[in-house]
Amino acid sequence: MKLKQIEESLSSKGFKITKQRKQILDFILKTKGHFEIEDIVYKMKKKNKNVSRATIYRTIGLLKELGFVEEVIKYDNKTIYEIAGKGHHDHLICIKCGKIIEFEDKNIEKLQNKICKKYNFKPIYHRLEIFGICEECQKGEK
Amino acid sequence: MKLKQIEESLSSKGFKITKQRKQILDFILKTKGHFEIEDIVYKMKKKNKNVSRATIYRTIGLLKELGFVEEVIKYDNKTIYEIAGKGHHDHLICIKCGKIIEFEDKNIEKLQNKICKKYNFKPIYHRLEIFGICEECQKGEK
DNA sequence: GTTCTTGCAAACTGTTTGCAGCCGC
DNA sequence: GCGGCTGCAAACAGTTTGCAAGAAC
Repeated sequence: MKLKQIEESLSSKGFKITKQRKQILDFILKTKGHFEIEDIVYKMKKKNKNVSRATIYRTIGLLKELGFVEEVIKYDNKTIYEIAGKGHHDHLICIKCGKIIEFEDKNIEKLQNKICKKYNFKPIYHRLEIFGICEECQKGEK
Repeated sequence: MKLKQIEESLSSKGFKITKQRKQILDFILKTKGHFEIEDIVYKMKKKNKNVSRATIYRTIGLLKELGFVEEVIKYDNKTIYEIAGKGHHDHLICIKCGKIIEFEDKNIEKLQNKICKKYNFKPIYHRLEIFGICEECQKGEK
C-alpha cells in the first residue's frame, strides 16, 4: 500500500489531504510493524510537527473506517494498530518485554470459519492473541 | 468451583474473608456467564450492599491473580470477565447486540501450541475473539 | 492488637467531543 | 468562499491509588 494510493482513496471520498494527515500517513507507512497512538504523538513532537493528539485519534479512526489500518491487539488497556493489507495474521505477545511476533495459520482460520458456520454467525474480523514469554525472555528467566 | 473452596484458598494464603468479598464471590458464582465490573457495581447497589467500585476492582484483581477469574474479552475499551475453571473456550461476539457465544475447539488450541513451539514461545494464556453478526441480528438486517 | 481491607476522593490513562478559527480545494 | 479539518480544552470512561478509618483473625 503506497502513500499515493491512500491519498487518492481519501480525496476520491471527499476527504482532504492536509499536512497533518500526510505526516501521520508517512509515519504509518514507514513503521512496518505495530504502533500505538502515543508512538505517533511522540514522533510528531520529535519532528516538531505539532499534530495534536485529537487529530491523530481522528485520523486513525478514519483510516480504520476506510480499512487502511487495523486494531490488532488490546493489551494493558491500550490499542495497538497496524497497517492493513499485509494479509491477515495473528500475534504472540511477550508479557515480559512486550515483543510482538506475527504468525499466520490458514488452518486456524479455516477452523474459525467452521465454528462460525456452526453457529450461523457472520464473522467480520477476529483477533487471536497469545500471551506468554518469548524465547529471549525465557533465557533470562533461569 | 464452589464458594467454600475459593474462600479456603483465600484464607490459606493469608487473605481475609470480608463481607464485601463474600458478596462479590456470590455474584460471580451465580453469574454463570460473562460479567463486567459495572455489572457488579450495579448489582451491589441494587441489593443495598454498598461495596465500593474500588473494592470491586481490587477483589477482581485478586481473584484474577489467584486464577479464579479470567479476563476473556476486550471490547469497546472494556474488560469482560468470567469465572475460571469451565475449561478453556473462546468467544463469538455480536457487534450489533453484544451477545457472546462461547465455543471450544481443541483443534484450534492444538494448532496454537504448534505455532508457539515453532517460535519457542511459552504460552500463558490466549484470547480468540471473533467479532461479527449473530444469527438473530442477521435476520434483522434484511 | 496486628494486619489486611475498605471507602472515599483524587488522580491517571486512553479516548472522544464541542467549538472557534483555519485551510484545502 | 464553502465545508471539511485542526487545536484546544474540557469531558469522558475505565481503572488505579494514597490514606485514614474499620474489620477480620
